[in-house]
Amino acid sequence: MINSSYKRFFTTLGNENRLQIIHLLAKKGPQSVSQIVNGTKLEQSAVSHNLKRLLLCQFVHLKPNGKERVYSINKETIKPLLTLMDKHVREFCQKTCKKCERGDLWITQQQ
Amino acid sequence: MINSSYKRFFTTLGNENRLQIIHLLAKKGPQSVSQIVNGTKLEQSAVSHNLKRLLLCQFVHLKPNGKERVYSINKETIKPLLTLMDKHVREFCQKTCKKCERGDLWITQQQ
DNA sequence: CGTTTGTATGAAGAATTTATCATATGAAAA
DNA sequence: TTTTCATATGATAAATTCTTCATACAAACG
Repeated sequence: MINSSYKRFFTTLGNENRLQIIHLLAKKGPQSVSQIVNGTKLEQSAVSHNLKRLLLCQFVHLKPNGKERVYSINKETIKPLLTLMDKHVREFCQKTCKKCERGDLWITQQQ
Repeated sequence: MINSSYKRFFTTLGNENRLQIIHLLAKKGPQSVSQIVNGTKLEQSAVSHNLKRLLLCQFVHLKPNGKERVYSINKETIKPLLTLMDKHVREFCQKTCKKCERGDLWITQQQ
């Protein structure tokens, strides 16, 4: 069933740490693992594990640079995806989500 | 953190039973709970629980009709979302996903 | 070489999520 | 107003996912 691919994609996105990583990469551009560790305050191994899942789904790209490994988001997919979610929150979830009333949505503002 | 809303949205979508329900609603239009039970072969209580989560995220709409409760997908969000995912699979996941080579993607074909 | 630095991986317990059962509610029908 | 049909809900066991620790690997440097 094709559903299982979608399941993998959505559960990969449905995790705060991975969203935090995506957020960081969206905001700061390509980052090495240790930069992500600094930027997110997550453990190094947690970062690596989560990056691996993001990479498997191709939500991030990887470019080794010496002993560093530099990750960047797959803008083509991730940007419209989060824009769509922002739109959804704005249109449908205004009663339940206080944050969106303040207008501090997630990615729409940036760049 | 706004991330927690996104977490809720994506984990809600990251479940095969809920994707199956969405798929059914997308294909057949509005359906009552028992129609969904028939269409998906899931237990009635499982269907109700999952519909509740979908409703909380406003991925489906609800319209009571007598003692029936008729659910329909929120096309404005769900359709572009799945179209985006289809596109992502097509562009980035061709090596790992055999299904997409056969072209039987999820929602793009329909209606 | 051996060491250091940066990153990945496997395993296992902890935490979260899901499925299921039993039961509750609510609307219509008898 | 009892019964029936359609659906929702709470509790809990089962399954899945996450976090963390220890360790491994790989590149650069001394």
